[in-house]
Parts: sequence; structure tokens; C-alpha cells
Amino acid sequence: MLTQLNHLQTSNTPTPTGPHDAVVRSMLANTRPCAVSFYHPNEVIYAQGETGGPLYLVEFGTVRICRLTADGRRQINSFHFAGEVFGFEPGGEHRNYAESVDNAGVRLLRPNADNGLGANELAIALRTLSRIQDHLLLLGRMNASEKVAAFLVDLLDRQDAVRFIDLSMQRSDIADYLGLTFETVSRVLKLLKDSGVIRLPSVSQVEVMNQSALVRLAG
Amino acid sequence: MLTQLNHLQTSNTPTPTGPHDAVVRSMLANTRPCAVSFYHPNEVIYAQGETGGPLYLVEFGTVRICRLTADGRRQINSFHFAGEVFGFEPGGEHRNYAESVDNAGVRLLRPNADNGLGANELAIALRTLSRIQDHLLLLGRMNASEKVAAFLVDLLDRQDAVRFIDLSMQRSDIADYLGLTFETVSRVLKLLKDSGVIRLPSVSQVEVMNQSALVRLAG
DNA sequence: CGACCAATTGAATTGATTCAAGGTCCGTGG
DNA sequence: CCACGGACCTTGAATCAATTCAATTGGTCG
Repeated sequence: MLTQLNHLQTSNTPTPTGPHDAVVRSMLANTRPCAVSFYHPNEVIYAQGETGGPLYLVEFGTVRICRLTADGRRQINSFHFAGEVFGFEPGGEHRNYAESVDNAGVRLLRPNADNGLGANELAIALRTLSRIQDHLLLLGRMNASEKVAAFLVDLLDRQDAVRFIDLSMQRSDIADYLGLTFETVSRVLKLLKDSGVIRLPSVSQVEVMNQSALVRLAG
Repeated sequence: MLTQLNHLQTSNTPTPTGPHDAVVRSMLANTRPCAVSFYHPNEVIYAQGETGGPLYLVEFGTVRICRLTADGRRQINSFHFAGEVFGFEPGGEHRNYAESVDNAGVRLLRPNADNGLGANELAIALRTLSRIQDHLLLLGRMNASEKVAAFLVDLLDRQDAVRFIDLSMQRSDIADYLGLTFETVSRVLKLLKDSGVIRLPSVSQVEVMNQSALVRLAG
């Protein structure tokens, strides 16, 4: 485990354009300005068991939300990219833990004293819920090829891309997100490559050659 | 598909004792009284694609929340029993559909005009979220025996039982909830029976003979 | 009793995993 | 600049857990 060595920036200005998402923007209007924490890859943002509460906004980079079984198997519940909010935990205690995947910047969202985050919090919680319900279908009822295809399609959407996907996480992260082994993820990517659906210019970049085929595979 | 033939009861009195859960009780205080709808087994409560919005309270019986793949595979996201709230859907449209599992009574929760359901809605949404995140770990990282054991332990807790579990749903429902086939569910139950952890007095009743062993198996 | 649906059980198959061996990439230091 | 080390990724072969297909049993209701 790396030592946690975050530089705290005192700048409170939001990102130049701000998050693209209307609900997130509206939510930010109800927060007190807060500094951005910088994380190197694989640092803990909050731990399992910690008393939680606040929400976080990803400024840049990638964050993963994980849970462990007693014997150490890991399930990644979700990845979060720039402009996305994470940190929803019921009750006082974190049942998941959050880590940076790559170099990531995270802003704490402190509600205004007067009115809290209001209805926006519910809206974003429901969106998170819906996203996770999609993932139940994937984990419970899809085979390896469908899982990987669905993952790539999801990344295409969220990165506002049509052709190049940036894989900021490594194969074992993808595996733990999709309920597979990293070998299987690697094999399916090769399968997609060999069938001409994608190319792999580098280990962390996917070029989508046939988007409709990919979408079809994703179920 | 059965014809939908619900008797609408005009009684507005809450259940004799009311839900055990403090948050749910507090939420009910903010709702206008509403009738209870009765459903026979396997009736649709709301459909995929319907415009949604309201929340529902299970008065008695069991409700399942499902989602389908394009080619008809089904994933059951959750079961809901008496005293539990369901119906959380982001945006305007239901992405899941809800059905009665057995004879079930469901009360619509209409918020008061003045203040809505308030913070309770967020609290219950977060609880739903947490429950579903548990399920991600189960679907993604547990084997068949662990899944079934975890399912039984969950039912024990929720039915406030220590010994007898009532299986109101059939094997194929359990399978679609756990990401297995109904044959595998049946085989694991036999395994648990043969190893003395449970007994099966009838097809819809489980007697837990060794709770700690069951909990251990559940991971 | 007979029909029907659900559940059980068995046997064969298969998709994914496990175990093992190389290969690639990248940063560091000689 | 290139060699080395280590982390990650790929690929192959053997294994295994769960599924599929098939037959039978059990339970319920007219």
C-alpha cells in the first residue's frame, strides 16, 4: 500500500467549465467551497468502517468504490470519472471503500449550513441506484463477452467518445468490476480484437471499429 | 400472464402495529392515506417503461423487482416483504418492473401536498442502495453455495426468525435473484440438507438446524 | 383419478477459472 | 544508451463449477 501523501490545494475555484451535468452543477451551488485533494494511483480516499457522511466530486482521474468478502475477494461496485459524485453511504459507517485508480483529484462537497444539499442529493442517489441496478443484470445474467462489451459501451457513453476509449484502470480492476478474472477479460478483449470489433493501440486504449456490433454484443 | 384483477379496499387504517421500521413509520406520517391494492401471485404492479414516481409500501406478501435483457433473461434485483418500501426509480420512467410473488397487499405512498416525503425518502433510498451493493458482491464474487446460504441468512434476518424460513417465492425466482439456474438452487439446498445445516419440511419452508454454519457458508 | 406445474435428480457439456509460461512495457541505474 | 527488474498483460493447457438437457418425482386442484 502506498503512503498517503496528498497535496492539498487551496484553490476553491471550480473547474473551468464545471461539470456537464445539470443536477451536479445545481448541487455545487449549495456547497461551501472546498479544496481539491490530489491522489496518486491506488490511494485510499475513504476506508471501510470509517464514519462517513460527506459526498465527493471527481475533478479529474478515476475513482473506484469497492467491497471485500471476509476472505479477501474484491467486488468493485463502480468507477467514477470527472464530474461524477460518489460517497453515498447509508447510516454512519462506510460499508465500501473508495480508492484512486490513477492520478485523481477529488473535491469534498460540504453542504451549506442553511439548507443542505436538498433534493439534488436524492436525485443523484437515485441515479446511482439505477446505475447499480443495471450492473446487477450484468453480473447476474450476462456471459463474459457481453460483460466486457457492455463495459466498453458504457465507457464510450461516459467519455463522450465514439471511437477511442481510455482504459484508466488495469485488467484486474475491470475483472473485479465485471465479476470475472483478469485472464478472462484479456481473452475477451483479444476475441473482440480478432473479430475486428475493436483495436488495441496500447494496453490502455481501445479503438472501437464497429460500434453497432459492440452494442449488439452488449445485449 | 394473469389478468390483473385487484380488489381495491377503501380502508385507510394502517396495519395494526404498523411497520417496525422507524424511518418507514416517520415517512408514513407524511403521506396522505391511500387504499391498499391486493394482488394475486404474478401480477404486474408497475411495468418497465411506465412513467413512474410514487413509492409503495408492502402491507403483506412478497413483491419482486425485475429487469430483463433484450433476449428475455431475467434478473430479480430485490424481494420486498411486509413493511418495506419499493418503487425508487430515477427520472420519469420505470427501468424495472414490479410484480407480486404471492398474494400481496401494496399501499401507494402519496406525499402530503405541503412538504413531500422529506428526508425520509433519501434515507430509504440510501438503504435500498446499500442493500443492492451487498448484492453486487454476492453476484460478482460468490459461488453457488455461498449465494444460497447468504440468501437464507438474509431471509432469517428480515423475517425476524431464528429457525423457520418461509420461502414465498419459487426456485426459479431464487435463481433469478442469485444469478443461478433453478436446478443449481435445488442442488445447493439438497447439499445444505444432506450436510445437516437445514431441513426442508416442505418445498416452501426451510428449517435452520445450524445457524452458525449457515452464516459461515454465507461468507 | 388425471392433468399440470414445480421441484428434484442424473448425466453430459461447456464457459470460465486455475495454474503456468512467456511477453511487453517502463522506469531506474550502471 | 542499454541492460536489468518488476509489474502488468497475454496466451496456453488442464480443471472444475455450473449449466444444459433429460427423466422422474411430488404436490395441487379440478
